[in-house]
Amino acid sequence: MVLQAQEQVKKDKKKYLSEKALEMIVEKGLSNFTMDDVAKSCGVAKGSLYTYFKNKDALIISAFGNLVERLKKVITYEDIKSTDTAEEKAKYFAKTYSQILSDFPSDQFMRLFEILINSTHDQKMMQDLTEIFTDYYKSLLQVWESLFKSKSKALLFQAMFDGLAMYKAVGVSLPPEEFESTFKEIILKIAK
Amino acid sequence: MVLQAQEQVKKDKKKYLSEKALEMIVEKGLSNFTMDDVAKSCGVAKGSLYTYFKNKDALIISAFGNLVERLKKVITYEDIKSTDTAEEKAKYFAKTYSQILSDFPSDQFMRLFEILINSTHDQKMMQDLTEIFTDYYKSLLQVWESLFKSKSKALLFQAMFDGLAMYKAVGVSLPPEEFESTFKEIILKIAK
Amino acid sequence: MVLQAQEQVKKDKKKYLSEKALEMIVEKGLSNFTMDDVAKSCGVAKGSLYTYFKNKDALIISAFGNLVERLKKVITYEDIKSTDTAEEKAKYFAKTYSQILSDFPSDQFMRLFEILINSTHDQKMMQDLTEIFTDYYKSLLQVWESLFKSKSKALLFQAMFDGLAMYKAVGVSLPPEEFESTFKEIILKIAK
Amino acid sequence: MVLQAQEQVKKDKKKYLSEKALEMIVEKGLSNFTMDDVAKSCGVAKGSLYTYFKNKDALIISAFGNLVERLKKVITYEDIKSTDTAEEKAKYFAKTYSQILSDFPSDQFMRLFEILINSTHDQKMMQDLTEIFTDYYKSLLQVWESLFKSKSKALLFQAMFDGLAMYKAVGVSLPPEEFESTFKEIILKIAK
DNA sequence: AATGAATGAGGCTTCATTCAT
DNA sequence: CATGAATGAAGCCTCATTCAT
Repeated sequence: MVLQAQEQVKKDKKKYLSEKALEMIVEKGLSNFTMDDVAKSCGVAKGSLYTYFKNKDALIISAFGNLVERLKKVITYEDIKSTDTAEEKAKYFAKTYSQILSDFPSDQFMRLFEILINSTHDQKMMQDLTEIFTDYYKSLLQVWESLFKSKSKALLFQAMFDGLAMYKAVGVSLPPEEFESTFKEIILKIAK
Repeated sequence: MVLQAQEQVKKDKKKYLSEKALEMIVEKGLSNFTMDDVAKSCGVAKGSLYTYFKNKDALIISAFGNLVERLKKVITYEDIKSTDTAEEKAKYFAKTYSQILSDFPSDQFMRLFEILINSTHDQKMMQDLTEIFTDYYKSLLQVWESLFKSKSKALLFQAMFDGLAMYKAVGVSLPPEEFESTFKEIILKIAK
Repeated sequence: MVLQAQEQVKKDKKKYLSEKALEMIVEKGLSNFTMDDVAKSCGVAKGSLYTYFKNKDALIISAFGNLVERLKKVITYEDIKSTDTAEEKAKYFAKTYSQILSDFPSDQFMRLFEILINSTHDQKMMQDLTEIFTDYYKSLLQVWESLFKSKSKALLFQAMFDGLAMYKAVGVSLPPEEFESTFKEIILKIAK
Repeated sequence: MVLQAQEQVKKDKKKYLSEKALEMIVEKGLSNFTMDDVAKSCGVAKGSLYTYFKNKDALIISAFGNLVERLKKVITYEDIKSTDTAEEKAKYFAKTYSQILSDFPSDQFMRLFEILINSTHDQKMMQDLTEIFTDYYKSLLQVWESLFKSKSKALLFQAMFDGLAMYKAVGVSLPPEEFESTFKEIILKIAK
């Protein structure tokens, strides 16, 4: 019992450190943040980070794991399953994605892409990340698929959203209402 | 005459070095390639790089400048202007983009995004890059716009393509024919 | 208690490193000594120096701060204040300065000038150094002033000594007794 | 004849390069100026400098040789030899040195000391410089000696002046008139 | 003689990781 | 477990000097 409680404490601290690490990554960029940065922002000694994470990569993975976890919660399609007409579905999609685009910190999206891109040349890293992202994308695509009855279209539309998220991260974006109405119009035309 | 010839030689060498640098960036990643790498792959001394580029950033900028230049040549929409029906336009778009997706090294696309993302926290760099990319995207979007008569749609479709390019870079892609037909279908439906 | 002890240890080590740095500066010259030199002579890794000093300049400043501190201790005029006649004062001055000239490593004096000269074109450095030297010279000049009742004369005599110190550093010097008697004679004639 | 003319041309150019080099040294400091700086300011290629000077040190030596040459011309004691009374001599000394202190660029004085100090740890350099300076100081000291009938006093007074010149270089100086009158007063008292 | 591109040794600094306390 | 000083590999950049043209 005591052990379990202690384990929980350790888990919580690990999460706390991961979140602070993500903050630093978002602020300074994936290849510019240092273990020192994280330690300082956490109020712990640098060495302590190594008690919780094998190395810097493990910390990064953990940080992005948390981010994806949070994204999963933000994008819940449970509602859509009950809706009926394509019109309603399209409306829901447009609204939800528009909201994400507006509300979710675009730098965090950006860092998602950054880590994906960066890990291209590191097999071990790529593997760990794939595990994290696979679930996430599988569920996302399933929902699109339920609307379009086509895997290709599902992929294309999710790509459209991700592309836009990236644009926003580098400073190019549409006004939310314009995005919402245009996105809905396009979805609806294709879904029919 | 002689002077002009020598200047040309210098220009050519600069381009050669930029291209080799891009190779290294693509291979190792933007923040993992070193000046040593580039020097070695070019068969010159490290110091020589500094004869041609003020510093590492300047080399990077130059490398990406060349890449975008190459991309501009690949994506020429001169043909499309003469085409007439939406059907033909859509076909042309789908075919061209599909070809790009198949032929153009996807890691290079990826590194385009990488540098954009990475420069987010470096004002000077961001400025230089913006100059490079602005032209490129302006012309791209104009063509889409000529088809859709809508800036928003133009942006969304280019985002779709870029998103897909990124997916491909991290290992997720559609078969070319499937992409081509689906992309064409979607374009056509929206263009009408 | 423990914390204080540790802080003291760190302070001591910083001082130790500064002193070794000064040794290297004196031996090799201000612009020829390297961080490597210092690290090696201290028996620590090069990186460790950066735990104690922000950069090379900070180390240099610290080294000279220590030197001036030591000089301050060597040149204490407390005795002179109690002496009475000009004759006695002159005698004391001549004796003390002669001793300094004989005993104090002349290369160290020289390096004092070297750093002053060298920092002429570095505002930040000049500022830091001014802080260090101001106190030192103020107190020196005050004592001369108490003898001559003239700021100009005080400055001229201190300049005479510094000039001589520099001469010695480049290998030109008078026999101590000759300096002492001549210096005393001159001081006395002017003080009257 | 032609050869002699050519030799003269070469000599002139060497002098020109030396002077430009001195300018750069004064501006940037002995250890911060580069061969590139000199070449650019001379309007020649870097490699050309090596046609005239074996290496950087030789250029420096030459630059300071010229400086001392110029100083020799500025400080001519020919007049003093004819003056008679100590009063007149003192007046002349004070006036001349005051003028030098006011007119002669203090940065150039400073660099004289800089090079002397800097060469302390380079035997070859020290030797070359000694040759240059020996003559200069010998003549200076002779004049002082003619006034004081004492080598020690001669040295002390020249040291006083050099010390002051250095002070001025680092920003500490007396108003010219004050220096002149005080210096004269002191000289006179000692000369009697 | 003049050029200036090329060289490469060498300097400063950063930072992930370790380890004694 | 926590700490943070110590490490040392590795990176960027400078610049005196050389040499083919």
